Amino acid sequence: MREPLDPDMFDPVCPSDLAPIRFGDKWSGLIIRCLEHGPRRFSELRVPLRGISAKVLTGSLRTLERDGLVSRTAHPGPLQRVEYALTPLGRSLLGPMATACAWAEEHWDELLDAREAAAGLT
Amino acid sequence: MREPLDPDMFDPVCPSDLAPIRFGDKWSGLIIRCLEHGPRRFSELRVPLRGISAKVLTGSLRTLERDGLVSRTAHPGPLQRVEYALTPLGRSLLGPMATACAWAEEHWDELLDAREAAAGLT
DNA sequence: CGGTATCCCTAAGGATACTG
DNA sequence: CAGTATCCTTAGGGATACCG
Repeated sequence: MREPLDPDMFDPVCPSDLAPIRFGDKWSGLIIRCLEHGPRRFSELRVPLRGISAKVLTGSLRTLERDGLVSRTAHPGPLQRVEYALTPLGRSLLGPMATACAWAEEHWDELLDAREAAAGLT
Repeated sequence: MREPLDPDMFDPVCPSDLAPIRFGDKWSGLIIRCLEHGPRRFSELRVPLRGISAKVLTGSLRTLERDGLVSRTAHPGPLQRVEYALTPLGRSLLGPMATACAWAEEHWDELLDAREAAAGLT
């Protein structure tokens, strides 16, 4: 629940990033998967999401909040601490996402082969 | 198999268009669903996909072809006739897509409520 | 009919710097 | 730490016109 996120969990490509399946914008699906095992802090999320800028992460989180998929909790105190967590609605998305990821993993090779073949025709 | 596509099949919003679930780009998911019950011609596809321009439809179809999800068949003859159909790989996507659509339909109201509540806070 | 070609516009994403 | 503010680039999508 509180063990750190694996920095390589999305390295370098992962099924949830593979076309033709995308959940929301470029990062939303990945963020949701990061929150699968419990709440995470803002800077914790930036670790596995290498390359995401603070601005974009903020934007994605705001959208997820607006859609009721993620909740934001600011813990008061001298050290600022904000935690993001899945709402029940957000958690309900995990099933369909797992289905989509399973498809991508299963057909990974076919997708890549098709692209390679298409590229070969130049 | 050959009955015409319902012009209103995606009117005005449909689960497969509802955030946070998207399959590929803006149109790919809808195109795949249009091909679910058999091959369709270029201009047939434009009917339910109101608003799509020829250029964008061409682009989307080319991408789907490149990824091995859709096949293109040009029938020779004086009257040009091109048909698009799902490949086995494309058909295998229908399952995950149905799962995603079912989620969207089921949680439609929650999504809208969340957005409305968020908008209400101004 | 089934596309190309061309031009345009906007939104998403990113880099960098700064702040309570 | 958790963001904002600012600026910039690009890709997606769209409108219109034309072609074999």
